[in-house]
Amino acid sequence: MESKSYTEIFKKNGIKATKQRELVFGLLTDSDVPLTVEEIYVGLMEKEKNMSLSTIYRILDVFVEKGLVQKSNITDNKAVYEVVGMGHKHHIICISCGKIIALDHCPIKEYEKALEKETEFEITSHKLVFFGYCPECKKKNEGDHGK
Amino acid sequence: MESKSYTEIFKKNGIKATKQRELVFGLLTDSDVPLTVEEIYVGLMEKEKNMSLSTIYRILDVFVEKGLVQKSNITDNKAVYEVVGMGHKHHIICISCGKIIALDHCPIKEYEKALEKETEFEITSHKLVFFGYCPECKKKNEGDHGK
DNA sequence: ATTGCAAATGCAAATTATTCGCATTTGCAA
DNA sequence: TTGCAAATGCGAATAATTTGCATTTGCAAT
Repeated sequence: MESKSYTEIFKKNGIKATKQRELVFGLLTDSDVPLTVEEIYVGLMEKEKNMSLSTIYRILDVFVEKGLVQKSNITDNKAVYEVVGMGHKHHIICISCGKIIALDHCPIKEYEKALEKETEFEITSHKLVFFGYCPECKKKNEGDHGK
Repeated sequence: MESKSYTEIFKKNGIKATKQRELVFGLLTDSDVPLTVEEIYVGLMEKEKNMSLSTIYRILDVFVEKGLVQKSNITDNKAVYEVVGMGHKHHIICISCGKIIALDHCPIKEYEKALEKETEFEITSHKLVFFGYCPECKKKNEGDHGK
């Protein structure tokens, strides 16, 4: 694993296949959790690259625009990014340790239809995030989170 | 309308009843859409007040902590705030004009239960946002948003 | 292969939302 | 009425993201 090329994907989407884009897309593809820009930045530094932060932002913007990557503003401050394999993702985030897990199942496709009728909006997408305590933090908290 | 007091609410929640809090809470209560900090700021300026932005941020933090107000980071940049009447709210936002509408119905209470079993998280809350074109913008776009 | 140019990158400075430090004011309990 | 903790105002500080511009680079056409 590691060294495959995404050149065709880029070509297909009408964008140039640059080294930086290969690296960013590769990192996102290999990750099993959504990544922040900062995580991508340090992740690629370790792989001995000196890539500009703004370049990462711009690359991600392009990926999102092309529908290759999903951007989610889950927490108040930083956005996280992940590849759109097949279909969008929802998330569950631990409010104690910050861990973010992606969920594949989407329980509201049907509701979306009903909502379109009700509101007369043309709905193009949605985001759903759950907050709570992950199994590990749940144990730690045991017996003290009443109020 | 306009000039009722929320002093009891504040007392009940163990926070002082200040003029600034009355104003912010009043504005949120009277609004039928979620407001940004900036909107609150200018909204209260017009009512001839010189309130500090940081005061508004702090007041809202307290309201959120006390469960009086719901904060939602819907768009990439600014957060919006709204009073928690009875139960939380979801949103639908127009990606053309930026209009945000609050939805009362929550279609995922049941799913949340299932998800708790599946993930072993203890889920405490969730956020759901829909994106699309509002009726007005839908008309304007008529016939041109295919690709 | 070589070349030319638009697209992409790097860097630093700018922007924007939000937070923080600290001196001053103010609600409210005694 | 008084005292003091809580709240406010102001400006400065942060932190994430964006932008301007000069330089580099992918790639299509030669």
